[in-house]
Amino acid sequence: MVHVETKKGPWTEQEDVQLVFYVNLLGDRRWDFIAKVSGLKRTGKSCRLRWVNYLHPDLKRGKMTPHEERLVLQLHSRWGNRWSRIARKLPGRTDNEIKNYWRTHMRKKALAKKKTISPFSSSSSFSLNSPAREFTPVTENNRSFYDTGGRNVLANNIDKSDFEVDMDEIWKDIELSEENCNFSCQLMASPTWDFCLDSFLWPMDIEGQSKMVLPISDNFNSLTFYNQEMTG
DNA sequence: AAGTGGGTCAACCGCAACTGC
DNA sequence: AGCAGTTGCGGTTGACCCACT
Repeated sequence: MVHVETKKGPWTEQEDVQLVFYVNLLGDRRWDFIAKVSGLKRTGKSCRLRWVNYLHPDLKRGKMTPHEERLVLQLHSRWGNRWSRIARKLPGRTDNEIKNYWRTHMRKKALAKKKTISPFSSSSSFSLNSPAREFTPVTENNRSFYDTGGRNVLANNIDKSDFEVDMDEIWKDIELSEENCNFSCQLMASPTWDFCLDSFLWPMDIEGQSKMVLPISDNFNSLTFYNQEMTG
């Protein structure tokens, strides 16, 4: 067993480019393989985290809208610290983001609110016995951006409790709010949104500051085997 | 100007669950 | 069925920034 020293700490722009390249090439599933093949001295785990929390093109960045805040508050009351589950209900938000947000903003608000009135009074639109309803925001691949595979693939399919909550009103709220904030959301897009596999170019040539050279890993030959394996 | 405290965010860790052999 | 490898999740930490004193 050859021990490869793994790098930790903040990701560099170069590493991000590398990761985006290999994820576009291999898909966002086989993280360990991506970590090895890319030549990044990162663990698969670290690669996945970086992709899910920062590089994924469907990520919405910027401040939470009031509707998202409300949704987090309500879902947290319902599910507790099930951040990934909550994240699946908020298009473009990650569990990490929501978790961080909760710690700072929402916990305060929740406590304040608790003092006045419970968010789940008898008139709440939530119901344990509401009819199941498909709600999960999906990408063009018909799966949440948040779902990069693994055990969650199965969990997403069978976890019917995800849909136990009748959230029509909340969802309408989100749709309304997103209509209103569409423009600003686009402006807040992730730095990798414009990365294009066709050109392998980053839109950063402004001021000539970034001639990104993608280092092709020594392990790149492994891709040959991988592609053969995938294409049969 | 320096110190301090709170907010924000990215990243790591440990554990549990899943998958494939 | 059992095991090893991989992936996902939730908790936690630490760096950075900014406002305030």
